[in-house]
Order: sequence, then structure tokens, then C-alpha cells
Amino acid sequence: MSQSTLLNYTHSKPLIQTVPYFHALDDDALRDVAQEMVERRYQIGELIFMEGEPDAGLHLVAEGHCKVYRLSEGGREHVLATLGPGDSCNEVPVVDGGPNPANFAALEDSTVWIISAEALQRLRRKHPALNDMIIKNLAMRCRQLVKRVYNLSFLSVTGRLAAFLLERSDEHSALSRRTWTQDEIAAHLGTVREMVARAFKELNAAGLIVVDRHRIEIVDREGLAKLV
Amino acid sequence: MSQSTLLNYTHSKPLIQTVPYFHALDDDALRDVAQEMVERRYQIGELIFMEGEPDAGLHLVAEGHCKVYRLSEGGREHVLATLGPGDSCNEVPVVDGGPNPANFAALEDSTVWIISAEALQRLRRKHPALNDMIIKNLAMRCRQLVKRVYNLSFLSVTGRLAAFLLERSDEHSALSRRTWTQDEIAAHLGTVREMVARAFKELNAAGLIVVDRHRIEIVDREGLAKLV
DNA sequence: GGCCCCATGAGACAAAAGTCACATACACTT
DNA sequence: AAGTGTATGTGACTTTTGTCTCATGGGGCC
Repeated sequence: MSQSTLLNYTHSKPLIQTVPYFHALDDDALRDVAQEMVERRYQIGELIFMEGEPDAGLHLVAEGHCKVYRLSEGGREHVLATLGPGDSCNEVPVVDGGPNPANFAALEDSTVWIISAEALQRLRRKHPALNDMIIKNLAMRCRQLVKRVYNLSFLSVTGRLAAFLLERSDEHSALSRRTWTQDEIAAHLGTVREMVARAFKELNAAGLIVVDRHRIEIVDREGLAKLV
Repeated sequence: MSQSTLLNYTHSKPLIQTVPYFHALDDDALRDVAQEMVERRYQIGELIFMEGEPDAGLHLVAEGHCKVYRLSEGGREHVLATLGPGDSCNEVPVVDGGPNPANFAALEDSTVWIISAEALQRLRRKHPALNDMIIKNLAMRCRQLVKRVYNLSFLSVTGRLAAFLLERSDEHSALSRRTWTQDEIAAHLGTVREMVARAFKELNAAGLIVVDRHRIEIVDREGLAKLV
């Protein structure tokens, strides 16, 4: 288990104000928030909290990357989101008191800030601007989820891969972040590795992408967009 | 197009306070909300608003039933939710300013109350209790959507039908609300009518349900639960 | 260089889902 | 009572997805 350290203001403030999540907060609010935050470090692969367990608090990724995911009976994994610095998760149980809706684990050695539901409750009362942030964030998550339902229900694996590639590529170019394995992509698309391999082959054969030794280059954005 | 009528306080108050959505509001807030609500009536089958269009405002179903749904290229329909009296939808664009995430249409002749984003913005500032309601509602929607992603990605059609039946049946008994056609159920499960027919046959053969002339009786709740 | 691990490519097969076609049953109208 | 339109039951077939298995290949480590 990771040890927890209470942050003091001077520690966290420089970092905290870089988080888009807290952009709308004034210094006063920022200081109060920082005082309620607990910092924890997790090693690569480590489980941060589990679905079904009582509310683990609001989590903010400070460093590293983590994944939000669910597991099937058969042990298959569906990754709902990959979070990087500045991204948050688990606001749902924090505001409705229910259990965590998904698992959360570190993909790399990561630093995470945690605010308990009770602390957030207090902070919200004192700084109503926090309400807006929570609302914005929940709305964003809803949009993501609606899109995912659409993809799962209407698109083939190839179509979902096309959407995946378009989403995480800056104009014309290759994939950002570290390289993704086909297994990881499969977990994002709700399928298995072999299907991802076939879908890559298909997009390649159709001339929409070029796979140059593990570097994926998008050749035809419009063509990909037609598949989603 | 339906005509719109501005509600006055005496009209809407008796109705408005029955809506769970507004339970936490005091009389003062309730009156303000009522004054911003516009009532519209829609006929069976009528489209209320469309996905992709600019924010249509917060919608509250007062009478009748409506569906929130998306359509595929091929014209297949996926129903995200069926709403009855007291249920709300479209808070996402209202709070983030984006387009409507889905279509909304009347399943029966229905009465709907609408609050524009601007009005809600004003109301939220004046009555912070509204923030809590919006947050609770968005959180609930997130949970529903996460569950749906899980079902789509991990469960067979039979499993999804089992989950569907369990969700909308009170203890031991038959389906509530009006009767569902297999087409409607298919649209909820993200599949086609024929698959629903086969899934019913399978659950029937397994002794988990009994289909008695369009009335579906759940015989073995635990058995169904094992499929989800 | 040689070795090993892990990611990928790929074929054969099985299972699930979707499509098409048509028969049947039922509810409501006339 | 007959007729019509819609909902349902069902079989044959295609397509898509998933499983299993093994070959290939590159990167890092000794």
C-alpha cells in the first residue's frame, strides 16, 4: 500500500493551479482545496480503488497515467477512460453516495490527489464555484459515455478503431502518448487483440493508415471519418 | 409544431411539487422555477428535439412517456432511456453549452416542461439547491450509461434481456407500464427484433420466465440474475 | 552475438449476432 | 364474421466476432 501525505499549501499550489479542473477557482478556494487533498503514489499496475466498494473519494491524477475500467465475468477488460495529469475521476460516488462505478489502476508510476466526499461537500458549500466544475465534469463524462454506447451498438470493430485513431491523433499525424499495445486498444474498444490486429490490417489495406514499424500514420482522415 | 404556454404559479405548483426532481426545493424556489417553465404538448410519435442541434433546454416529462434515443447510419435505433412523469433529460447541453447528445420523441401524447439554459443559469445562481439536483441527476445518468456500456460490451443479447426484465419488474411479478413490443425492447438492448424473440424463447426454455399471452412472468429471479 | 520475452501476424474454427423470408397469431375495424 | 394491419415465431443463411494455436520478429539483456 502507498503511504499518504498531507499536502501543505506551498507544496500543492503550484501544481494545483495547472489543473484545468481548478481553473475557475480563486486563490482562496484553491488554498482550501489544497488543504483537503491527500497525495498518494501508486506503482505501475497497482490497483487504486475497486468498483462496488464504498466511495473512494474524488481522484485527480497529478503525474503518470491511470485507467478507469470494468471487468467481465470472464476476466475481459473494458477501459472506460485513460487519465493523465489534470484528469479527474470518481465524482459520481462522491456526489451520490453510492459505490465506485468502476475500477481505477495505475498504468505507470503515478501520483494522485484524493479529496474525500465529506471534504468536497464542505468545500462545495464554501466555494460554490466547485459545483460548476463538478457539473461540467459530469456532463463531459456523460457525453463520452453516450458516444461509447453509440460506438458499441452501431459500429464494427474496424469502425471503433477508426474512431479511436481519429480521437487521439493531432492533425494528420501519429498517435500521441506512449505507444499503445493492441491489447490495450482492444480493451478500449471492447473487443480482443486479434480483432484489433485484423482491423489494423483492414484499414491499412484500404489505404487509410500506414503502419511503419509500430508507428501508425493516418493517411486519409476523411476516409477514417466515413467509417464512424 | 406544438404551441407553448407560459405556466403561472397556481397552475404548475401542484404538479411541480410532485416531481422528485424538485423535492429539495423550498416554495420560493419552486415558484421561481415554475415561472421559467414553458409547457409544451406533443403527439404520439412526435419528435421533441434532435441530436446535434443547439441546446434545446432542460426537459421534464409531466405526462405521458418519451424516449431518448440515437440512430445509426443504417437507421437502427438505440433507446438510451424511456422517461415518464417526473423524469428529466437534456441537462448535459444545458450545463455545457454543447449540442443535444441524443434525440427525444414522444411515445404517447405527452406534456413536457422546458426550462431554457439561460433561465436555469439564473435559477441556479438564485437557488443553489438546484445545483445539487443537477449534479444528482447527471450522476445517475452516468451510472446508467456505465451499466449500459458494461452490458453492451460483456453480455449476450440473452443476458441483456435478462437484465432488462429484472430492471423493470417489481418483486416476482410481470412487466410494469404498457406492454413492450419486441421491436421496442430490441431498441433498448441495442439489437434487432429477431434476436429478442430468440432470447425470450431461450429464457422460457430455461424455465426462468413464463410467457402467457403477451404477459411475461418472471419465475426465477436468481436464475435471471445469474445471466447478467 | 545469442537468448528470451513480449508483441504481433495469421489461419482454422466456433459461436454469436444480424439478415431475409415467410408463416402465424392477434387485435381492432367494418 | 370477415378482413386488415401489426406483432410475433421461426428457419436458413451470412457476417461478424471471439477462441485457440502457433509462427514471426524486434528489443533489450546477458
